[in-house]
Formats: sequence, C-alpha cells, structure tokens
Amino acid sequence: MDENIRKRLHEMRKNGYKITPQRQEIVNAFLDSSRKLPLSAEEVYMKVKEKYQNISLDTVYRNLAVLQNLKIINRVNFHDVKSRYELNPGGDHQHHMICLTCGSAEPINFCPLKLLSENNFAAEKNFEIREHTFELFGYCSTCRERAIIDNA
Amino acid sequence: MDENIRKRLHEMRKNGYKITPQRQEIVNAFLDSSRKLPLSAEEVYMKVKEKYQNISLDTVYRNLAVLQNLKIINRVNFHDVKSRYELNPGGDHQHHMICLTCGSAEPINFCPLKLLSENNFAAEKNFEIREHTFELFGYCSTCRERAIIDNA
DNA sequence: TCCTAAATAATATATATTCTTATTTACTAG
DNA sequence: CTAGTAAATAAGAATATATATTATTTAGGA
Ligand SMILES: [Mn+2]
Ligand SMILES: [Mn+2]
Ligand SMILES: [Zn+2]
Ligand SMILES: [Zn+2]
Repeated sequence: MDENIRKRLHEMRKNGYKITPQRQEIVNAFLDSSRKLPLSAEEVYMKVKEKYQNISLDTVYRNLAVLQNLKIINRVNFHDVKSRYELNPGGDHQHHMICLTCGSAEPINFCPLKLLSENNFAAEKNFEIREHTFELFGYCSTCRERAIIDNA
Repeated sequence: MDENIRKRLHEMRKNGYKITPQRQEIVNAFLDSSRKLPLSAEEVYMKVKEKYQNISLDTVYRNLAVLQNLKIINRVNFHDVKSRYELNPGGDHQHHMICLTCGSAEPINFCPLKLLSENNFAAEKNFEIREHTFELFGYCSTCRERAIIDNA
C-alpha cells in the first residue's frame, strides 16, 4: 500500500500542488502508524514535529484537507468531538467498528449503500446520494474477553 | 406526537428530574419548529431566549443532554462541526437523507443493522454493537428541480 | 409552609479549527 | 542554472463549540 499512496502523492504535482517536506512527513505519519485508531490532527502534528519542530498545526489541518480532496486520506467522524483521519489505500471509503473501551477502529467489509441501490431506494425518493456515513460503536472482542476475566 | 412528547416530559419527575420553565421551553422549541433540519444548541438557545432572556447556553446544553438520556430527543451528527438535535417521537432512532444544498434532513425508513444481524455479522466478529450511525448526504428532490430550472 | 436536591445564570475555561499576514519555498519556463 | 511566481509555510490571533465552577434560585415533596 505504501507504493500506491506514494504514487498518488507524487501525482499531486500535475494538479499544481507542491510536494513539500512537511506534506511528505504528514503522509509518513500515517504510513508509519500501525495503530487501528485513525489519527487526529493533533496526533499527526506531534508525529511530524519530531522531524520538523517548527511545523504549525495550521499546516497539518491544511494538508489534511488537501489530502482528503485527493482521496489519499479519509476523514472519519466518531462520537468524539474531534475528527480523525486514515489512509485510503483503495481510494474508496471504509466503515468501522469502533470500540467504546479501547477506541480501536476495525474496518467493516460491508456497505449499506449496496442494499439501498438494490432496493431502488434513492431513485424513488428522488434523492441524489453523494456521500454517506455508517459506523458501528460497541465493544471489541479483546475488551469483552478482558471484561469477563476482570469480573471473575 | 406533541402529546407523546409532553407525556414523557412529565414522567421525568418520577426519576427525580424537575420540570422547570426553561426545560419546558426547550422542548417547545422543538415542538414549534416546523423545520426539517434538526436544531443546533445555538438555535435552541436563540428560540428559548425570546421567552427567557436570561437563559444561559449552558442550561441549553445541560438539558439537551438530559433529554437525550431520556430518549426524548436524539443527537444527530452531520458533516457540520456542531451537533444537532431532533425530537424522537418513537423513542427509537432515525437515519436521514441530508441535502447538501438546503440542509433539510428527511428521515429514512431503513436501518442497515437489520441486515447485519440477518448476516450474523457482529456475532462472527465477536463485536457487541451498542450504537450506530447511518446518514446519507446528497441533493433533495426540491433542490434538484430548482437546479434544472436555473440552468434552463 | 419548609426543606433540600436539582437546576440555574454568570463566568471562566477548554478544545478544536480556521483566519490573517508576512515570509519562504518548490517548481517551471526561459 | 537562474529567476519568477504561485503555492505553501510559521506564527499568532481569532472563532466556534462545548464544558467546568460556583454562588444563587427554585421545583416539588414532606
Ligand atoms: Mn459505504
Ligand atoms: Mn439504525
Ligand atoms: Zn476494544
Ligand atoms: Zn435540498
């Protein structure tokens, strides 16, 4: 996936974007992160700061917006106040199961839109769908097992 | 629906809640609103202020939280930064089609969870679902028609 | 009517995000 | 390789949303 992402990063130039060190490092923050929880702007900021002490939070936000437009990353909004962002290797989208205990976000290989289109739902309503959200909140298997042990 | 909501409001007393004028007026703000767009805290605040000039925004937030716990209203999170709230006549939950032009939010009579449980999805993953979100964003029929006329 | 837990207003604080402006830099065309 | 320029940046101020603190008031039961 790294290659895919890097390739798309370099294609930015065609659209008049520049590839600055800060911009690259912001993408690296995502590539380096092994976490299942998508990164907040603040977390990206802290990571990039290790290499570029002077980077401003504004630069992070600006780049997150740009990368989002290019579909290199996706913004995901959980119950949390702040937005989170994750790499988007497929250039598509992703739904999640988010654990209310540990905060992990596991992708779901299911999209409810498929079913809606089979049902001809939007056509009937004359509504032109452009985007959608679908997220599950609950308790992941790890946290559930731990809860059982703790209660024993 | 007004009766249903008012009944549930009065049942609050049983749980140790008091029915203050401010609290009633906050519920009225929702009952009076004919808008399809759920109300933001700020909008509720402005509405209640017409009657109680001294109400504090904090009181609005506090009551929105209380009413949410009692399932009298639901919080809905659209793309927007701020949260919005709507009456919950069924005491259940509701998904929406939100228009990116006019902001209207039409309820959808479809919940993707039904299908997931048929598929035994969560059971396989060992994930205990507690909450979920599902919202469609796009263009409503009214705005689509208007766009066609404007272009003619 | 009195008592008390609950609710309130006022104010301060926290947190996330965006805006403004002066300066620097990545890229391109010559 | 250089120079010109649009794009990007850092710094800091500003805005927006939401929450916490505290002293005072009030709803509703005893
Ligand atoms: Mn989907
Ligand atoms: Mn549902
Ligand atoms: Zn977990
Ligand atoms: Zn519309």
